Amino acid sequence: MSAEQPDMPELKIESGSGLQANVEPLQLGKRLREIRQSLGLTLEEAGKKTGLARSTLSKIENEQISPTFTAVQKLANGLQIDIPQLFAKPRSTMASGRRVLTKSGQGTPHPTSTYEHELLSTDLARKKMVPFKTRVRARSFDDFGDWVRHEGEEFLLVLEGELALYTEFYEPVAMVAGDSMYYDANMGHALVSLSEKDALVLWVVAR
Amino acid sequence: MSAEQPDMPELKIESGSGLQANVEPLQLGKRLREIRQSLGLTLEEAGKKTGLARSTLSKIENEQISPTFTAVQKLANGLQIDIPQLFAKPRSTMASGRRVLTKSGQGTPHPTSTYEHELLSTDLARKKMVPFKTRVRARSFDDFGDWVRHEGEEFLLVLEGELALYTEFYEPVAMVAGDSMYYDANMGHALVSLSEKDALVLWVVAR
DNA sequence: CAATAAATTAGCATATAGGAAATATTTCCC
DNA sequence: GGGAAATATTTCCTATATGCTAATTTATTG
Repeated sequence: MSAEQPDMPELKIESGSGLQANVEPLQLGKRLREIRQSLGLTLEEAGKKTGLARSTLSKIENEQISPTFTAVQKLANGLQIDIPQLFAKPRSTMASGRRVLTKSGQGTPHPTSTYEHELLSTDLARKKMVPFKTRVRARSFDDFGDWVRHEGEEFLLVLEGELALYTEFYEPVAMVAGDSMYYDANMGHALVSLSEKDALVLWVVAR
Repeated sequence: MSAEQPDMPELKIESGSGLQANVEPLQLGKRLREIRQSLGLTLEEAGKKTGLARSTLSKIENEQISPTFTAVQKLANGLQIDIPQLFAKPRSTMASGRRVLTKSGQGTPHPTSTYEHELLSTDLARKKMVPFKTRVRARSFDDFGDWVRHEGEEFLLVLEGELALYTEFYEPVAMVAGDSMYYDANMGHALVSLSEKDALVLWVVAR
């Protein structure tokens, strides 16, 4: 590869990028009730298993109180539920049979100064991957701010244009349409469009 | 949408996969501090972003109090963290600094009668995702055999051509370049090229 | 409808979380 | 090392979650 490393801005551990799942206004209460009932438990029984009072459970389910974190843990333990499951949207308890189609350009936009993200498949709860398309602005180099760094692994495919992928510990790499990269997202990374035009890439992030 | 559904094998409802994680003795406090610091935020700043008092944050981080669920939500919102991440184990030991570049057309070929797979990023061990590009032969309809079905989730992006994605429990969907689909791979699925030409798609599978 | 079970609510006591300000600790510069 | 500023922790007070017991309401069921 031939990309020459330009003058990089100094590193700074920075905000983990904007690809965070939006914290929906999830209703823990509903969710809990759903789960409890699906287990065929009465409040009484659930109370025994979790060590929480019937009344407390009731109030939690009816969103009259905001349970303590320890209470949530007791719930998770007692009812054998995976915590992330509590945060998934109410919808189907079924894991099978889920699918979400996103037509071209119909994703959820999420613009930043340098990038223009389009989140794909946003409304699917507890996915293992978060896919999105990103337009990297031409000359975004100037804006090159900080490394992006977050949990998980990332797969990147260049759809259009030419760009350079900078990654901590490595030399930057020039990439053109069709090239792809797989890397650990804990490693600082950033993209810069090399050409006059914007570049288009697909990202998939997995926790 | 015009694809007619061919003679499909009989359905089978699959178990929702036992994706239960045991509730570890997670230390929310440590976890939180880790995150906050990795964002380069002081308690003060974090306080502003989350709407919680410095002192409260301090106590939470030091495990002196068990935050209210609403507090946890504020945290998640303010610091842009995905709630399940709070419950994730400390952090995958290392793996930092791994990356693999695959130039266009340089992946590992893997042809079958209907598809022509090109595996990307093959030599990276224990990845969370498996990405590959696939050429779907035109008129592959004839070969339509059985559902493909496996563990995990799948993300699909159409790069070229037109095709139909058949999935169990749903009507088939016509897709063109730029369209994407996210679905549970336990659900039977199959692709058929609708046009004269081959279609090109990108898949990413996550266990 | 009656009888029973389950869920919600009420009232009160207690434990504890949350906010504001004081105090302690660390960091940094001279 | 000695401030001074920044950051973190602790204190104190108020707000609220939790547990009990019991009463009331709302399903279930025969």
